[in-house]
Formats: sequence, C-alpha cells, structure tokens
Amino acid sequence: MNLLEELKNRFRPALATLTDAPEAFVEMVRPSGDVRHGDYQANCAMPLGGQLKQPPRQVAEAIVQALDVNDMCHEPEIAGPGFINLRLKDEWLQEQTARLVSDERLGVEPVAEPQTVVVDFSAPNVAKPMHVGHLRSTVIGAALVRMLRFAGHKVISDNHIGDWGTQFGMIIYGWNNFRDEEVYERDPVGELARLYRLVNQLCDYHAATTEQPSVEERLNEAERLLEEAKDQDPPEDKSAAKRHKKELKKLQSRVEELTARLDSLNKQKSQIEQDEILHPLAEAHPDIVRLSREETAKLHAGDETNLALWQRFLPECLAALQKVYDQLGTEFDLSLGESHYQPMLASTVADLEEKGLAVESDGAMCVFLEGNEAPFIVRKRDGAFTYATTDLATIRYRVEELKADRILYVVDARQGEHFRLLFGTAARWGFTDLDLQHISFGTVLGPDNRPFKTRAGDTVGLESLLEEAVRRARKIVNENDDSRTDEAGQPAPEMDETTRADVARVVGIGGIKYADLHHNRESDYVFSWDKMLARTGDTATYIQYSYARSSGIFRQCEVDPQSLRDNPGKGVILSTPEERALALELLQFPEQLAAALADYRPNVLTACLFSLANTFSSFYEKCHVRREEDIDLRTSRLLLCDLTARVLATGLDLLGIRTVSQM
RNA sequence: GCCCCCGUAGCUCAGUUGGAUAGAGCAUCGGUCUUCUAAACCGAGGGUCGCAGGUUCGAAUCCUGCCGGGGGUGCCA
Repeated sequence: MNLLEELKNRFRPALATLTDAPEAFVEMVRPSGDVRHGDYQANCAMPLGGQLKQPPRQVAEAIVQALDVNDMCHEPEIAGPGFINLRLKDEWLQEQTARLVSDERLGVEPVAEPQTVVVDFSAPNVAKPMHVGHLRSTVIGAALVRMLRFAGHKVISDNHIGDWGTQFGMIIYGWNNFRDEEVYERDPVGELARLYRLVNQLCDYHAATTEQPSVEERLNEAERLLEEAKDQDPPEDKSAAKRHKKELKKLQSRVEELTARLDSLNKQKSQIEQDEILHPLAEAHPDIVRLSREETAKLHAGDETNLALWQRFLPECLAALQKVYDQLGTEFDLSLGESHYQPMLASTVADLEEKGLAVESDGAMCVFLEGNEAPFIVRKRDGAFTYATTDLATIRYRVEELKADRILYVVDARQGEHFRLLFGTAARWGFTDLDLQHISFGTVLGPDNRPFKTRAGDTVGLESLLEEAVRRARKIVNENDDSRTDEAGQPAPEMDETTRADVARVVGIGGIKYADLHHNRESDYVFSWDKMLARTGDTATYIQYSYARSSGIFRQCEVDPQSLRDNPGKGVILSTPEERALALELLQFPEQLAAALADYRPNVLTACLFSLANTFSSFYEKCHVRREEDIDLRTSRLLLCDLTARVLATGLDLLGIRTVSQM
C-alpha cells in the first residue's frame, strides 16, 4: 500500500463535500516535516478557506468532520492557522508492517497503466574511450530503467552509441597513415585509441593554427575598445554612468576571454611544435582536417574500403565499451547506434520536406520553430545529415517498431536546446501522443570547480576511475578487517582474499554510483574520492553496512530469514519509539519510490534509503534483538530487521548498487 | 545580441513544486564498545537562504530589478 495515496484517497471525498475541484487540495496532504506535528499533515484548509471566504480553522473543522480515517489515525488535530495533523495508530502500523513480511514487492503496487518506456542513456562514442562525462548518464539512466521496471512499466533500455560520426573518419585517416599492425594484432582498441588521439591532436593543431590570427585580431580590437572606453570620462548622469560601468566590465571580460582562448591555442601549438615526433607529422599532414572529414563522407557514401574498415573496427570498439559496462554491472536491451538509422535518414528529411516542415536556408535543410531563433538543421549544405536527423529518425523507429509511449533521454543539460527543438519538431511531425523527456543532468566538477580533468588537462578515463575506486575500497576493507580483534584483544580478521576482493568491488563501484545519484541530477557536483568512500556519512557504504549488520543478526541468532517470514509468530510489535519510527519508514518506501519516479529523481530514493539506514542504526543500538528475552518481541524485531534489509537491498538494487552480507 | 541554469552553515549538498522554529553529511567540540560488526550511536555549536522590492494568512521556493558565477547559441555530437 502507498500510505500517502491511501490518505489522499480518504481526503478526496471529504474535500469533495466542500469544493467541486478537490484534486489540487488533495495534493496538499504530505508527510510531516516535523515529528511534533504527527506523521502526516494536510495543508489544504488555508487556501480552501480563502477560496470559500471562510475562516481556515472552520474549514479544517469541516474537513475533519467529513474525513474517515478512524481505522488508521488518532483523532486529527487542527493546529496553527488550520493545519490538520494526523498521527497513525500503532495498531494500524503493526498490522500494515506485518503485511509486508509476505509481500515480495514490499508494498509497491504495480502502476495502473503500464507504458512502454524507452530509456536512451550512456551513448558513448566508439573509438573515444569512455570518460567521466559518461558516468552520470550511465548511472542515472540505469537507475531509472530499474526503477521504472519495478514500478511496472515495460522498459526498453537503449544505448544510442555514436558509431557513425566524424571520429571514424579520423580513425580511418590514422589507419591509412600511421597504423602499427603489429600493435593492432595484440591490442586493437589500444591502437585505435592511439590513432584517434594522434589524428585528433594533429587536427587540433592545424585548427589552432588557423584560428589563432583571427583570435589575435579580435583580441586587439577588444583591447582597443576597452582602452577607448577607459579613457572616456564617466558620465554625470547616474544611470548612464551605470551603463558605462557595465559596458567596461563586459569589455574587460571579453578581453579576458579572448586572452585565455589565445593562451590555450598557443599552448596547444607549442606543445606540438616542441614535440620531436608530432611536429614533423603535423607538418607532413597539413590537410588532415579536411582529409579526415572526407574519409567520414566516403564512409557515409558507402565507399567499400572504408566500410570494410568500419566493419572491422566496430566489434573491437564495442567489446571495449562492454568491459566498462561489465565493471559497472550495466545492461542494455538494445544497442542501436547511429549507424542503425543511416538508411532512414533520407526518407526522414524527405518526409519533413513534404509536410512543409523543413525548408531550405543557406543551402541547408532546416526546421524553424516558433520562438526559437536557431534552426534545427536536418541536412547540411554539403548534403550530410546531422544528429538532428538521426534523432528524428530514431523517434519514428521507436514509436513504430518499439511501440514507445514515452522516451527518456538521459543527456547532459548543455543539450537542452537541442531537445527543445527535437521535441518541438517531433510534435509538429505528428508524434503528439508521445511523451518525450529530456532527463538532463549537471557536470561533474573537479576540486577546482571546473569540469573534472586530470592534472595534465585530459578528461578522466572511466575505466581507470572505476579501477581506482575499487583499489581505494580494497584498502579500506583491508584496514577495517585487519583491525578486528577477538574478546582477548587479539587480531581476528573475518574475511579471506576472495571475500575482501568482492566486498571491495561492491563498495567501490557502489560508492561511485551513489555519489552520483545522491545529488540532485540537475546540479553540477564536485567529485571527491574521500567523500564517496568515506567510512562515515551519507554514502553507499553506510547503507550497505546497515544491510550487513542486519544479516549479522540473523547469523548470530541462527535464524533463517525465509523460515521467519513463513512463521512470523505474533507479528510486529512496536514497543519503543525506535521500532515505531522504523516501521513507519518501511511503510513509506512505496510513496518514496513514486516520488522519485514522478520527477525522475534518484536522489529522492537515496535520501529515503539513507534515512531508513539511519533509523535502523538507532534501532540497532536501542533495541537489542539477540538479548531480548520476550520471544514475541524478539521475533518482531527480527521481522523488522528482515524488512529493513529487504527494503535497503531492493532500494539499492533499483539504483544499480549491490550489497554484501558481511563487510 | 538572444536563450538556459545556478547563488542555502567553514566545506559538499538536500529542500517533497507556497507551509509551522530552513535540513543532512563532512569538518569542529563533548560523550558512548568485557561488541547481535564502533564502516556505528547520542549530544552541542554553527544561517541576512546573493541583494532590494513585490504577490499573500504564509516565500529559500512565485513575479520584477540589480549583483555574482556557469553554460548554450547556423551547418560537431
């Protein structure tokens, strides 16, 4: 049972006696923010009073009069300006908690109207190694897939891999000019990555060389304007003076921006120029930018040689990606990359054109949407299609072939405009019943509050990041287990090598995922090793530890959880505030999951799991299980331990995080 | 130029879409192990919610303006 929904269902008829539109007021029933105000509160009497032009407290009285919650709650209290405070009866809580014991879904009812939901996430480019930027999409996406599926939807996870873009032209160019076949035979992906990096570096060098003069020119101009503005006397008029100051600041920041840009170009250039190997290569390949692009174009045009190379390289690249997914424990139902949609692009543009949506502008085919200055370019001047085209073709495919009712795109926030245009175009294209959502997220920052990079300025590879997490976790596991002592104070480690390695993996990978998920996805967040693997605080470890402690109780008491569930004795008895608080939180799991899903926010779920683990820890200290002599109370506490363990493990599993019974 | 996002405790972040005295974690300080796992528990201090107006019974939340920071922006994805 969803407790909050149940209360709302009780309020609905009561409110209907006072207003024709009760729904908005029903939504004002919520868990209390403060235990002193009971377990739940209804805040609808004040606004309803305003609408009815009656004193709010009088309205609250009327609502309470019409309300039937006698079986669940104590007499509702009216407080302050008209808050209705509800306190659940212990007997009712006991009964409901006991019901969970035999409920595999822990009280979560499947959604009334299941949909087919496509979740598009991760989407790395092949050839470029996955980096920290892919972490959020992959972790958040995988969590949403599991949560939606558990809620009862038909979910199709799809990895929309970038396997058809410009990076392949670079690799082909690199292969044709710089390959080392011997190395390729040994380590194909390593060699391809090297080729990509090399060509990319050389391209950047030439691009920098081309760009430099114009930046210099713009910088000189900006500096000149700034000097001019500085020489002017500030105007007497107050608002004009303000405008003058603002103008100065803007010019100043423009100069700074261009200076920084120029510095970085110069740095890029000199890095190559001082390199004895790279510089001659750069000199020998002056047209590398254009030629790589041509290799891409040839591939797209069906050139046999390039197509054969693509077919040869792709499986190797996919295998490398799979390694990271294996490490993360992430699975996809489909991995339909961009190349899959290649045959559908021409007809997509033709259809848009036919329907009058796409028009020619500056030689390109564009869709212009009202309220948007930027065009949505579906075919470039040179005839090539863009990712806008691919995304549109993908929508059509997902609706027609996969029967999608809803599509979620777990993609970083900077692409917000692209998705606005995409969704707008799709709607005008005729996909009006389709629910399209950009599940956007912020950037992972380094300790300097800039996007997370290595000291050398490279993006951080995901594979090494995960390895590092496991390595650090292993160190903590070792320290922790090595410091254990027996009753005589002698060292008494409990884990063998295999167990330690397994725990380190679960804790390390879990820590990295949890650190990501527990932030609001919309915010940027600062990446910190120390925090994600901390022995204290709001971490995966803390929740995993609560689970392990519960398992420990069953080991110590020599009780099998399943046989306990089959023979729950007199059920759940709430004899202390700790037990009551624990039972209430267990019963709130369904509403928390629903809340997390309503806005696609895994952090709602992490918060509820952390809170539950916290409440369990207090219970653990205060309500000893094994030493409890009253057999009924002991059984009740075992039931609470088992339920807590199941909710924690289920919740973490929905987030893609594993648990261990001992750590 | 236009568009989007952010500013909450020393630090990192929540804040259930307008609710009661703004919350966590870390850090700091003080307590708790002859142990159902101390990777824990209990307690304390710490705030002009960037600033100024407005909307109303009530604003961190909505509106306007300002200050500060980030991002996107016609042919990369």
